[in-house]
Amino acid sequence: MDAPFPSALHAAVLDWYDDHARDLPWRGVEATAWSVMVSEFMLQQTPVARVLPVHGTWLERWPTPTALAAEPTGEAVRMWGRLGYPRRALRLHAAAVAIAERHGGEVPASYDDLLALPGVGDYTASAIASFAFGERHVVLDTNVRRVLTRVVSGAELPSPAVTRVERDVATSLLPVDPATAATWAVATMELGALVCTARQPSCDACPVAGLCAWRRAGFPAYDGPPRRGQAWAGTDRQCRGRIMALARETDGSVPLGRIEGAWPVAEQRQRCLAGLVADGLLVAIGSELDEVLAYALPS
DNA sequence: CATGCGTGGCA
DNA sequence: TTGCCAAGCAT
Repeated sequence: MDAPFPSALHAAVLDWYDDHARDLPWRGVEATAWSVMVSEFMLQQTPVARVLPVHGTWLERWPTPTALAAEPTGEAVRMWGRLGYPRRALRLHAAAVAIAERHGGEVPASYDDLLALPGVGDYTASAIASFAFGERHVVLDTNVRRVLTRVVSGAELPSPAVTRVERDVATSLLPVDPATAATWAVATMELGALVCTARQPSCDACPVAGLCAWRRAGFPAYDGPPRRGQAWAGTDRQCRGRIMALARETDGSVPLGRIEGAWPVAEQRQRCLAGLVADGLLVAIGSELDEVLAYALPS
């Protein structure tokens, strides 16, 4: 039967998006699939405001996957700058190589081909197929999850991991027409990013406030399992970040002494350096006696 | 399935 | 100030 809830929800969200969508460089008719793909990698856990400038310089330098694939991985890591999680730069480079080798230099359109690329999981594959190619896919990112949890389920925040029920709900709400489904996906994401935010949602400006189960229930507070925080001070993550910052800002290799100055705790420093080398983010520069003297971005 | 993985802005 | 959070992925 033609339940009023979904269609009213669709109309409200799509109309809202029509009026309020941000004009982002990876949206719109002039954006290439590669531009969309680069944006999706950069936006994994990194806010739009910080992605914008790097995305621009990245595409200027590497307008195609083939252009990136021809460069050393270290150049990608350096250009990644301070977006964080630099392994994403490595994976984007590896994905570009795979696209050059397996797909004739063209970003593949199918979910399965995309999913097979390094650094591409369910979300990113769905997003690229949907936004760059207008295909019909459930796009379940943190924004969409939050919006649907509130509007449909009546809870403040989604569970730590995607549940079967959650995916079923998202699937049932996906418009049948591919183009509409793609717009629905980006529109629900945008609503979560701009209005239905995690901490202080702007329910007054929300186009679906009248349909929202969470609002109707009186905004009950989150009561699920404790959400995982991220320790920082003194962690390997901070240590690795500091070493990588040195490597990025240094032309050539970083002498061991400078790394020791940047992180005095010897055991942890060694562990992190070994990890960075194992990840492919750094290479060790040795003497003829096989003694490590410096570290550098891979060239 | 839980964990590790950067970085910075904001309340 | 100190958490919390931001278009996840790989293992």
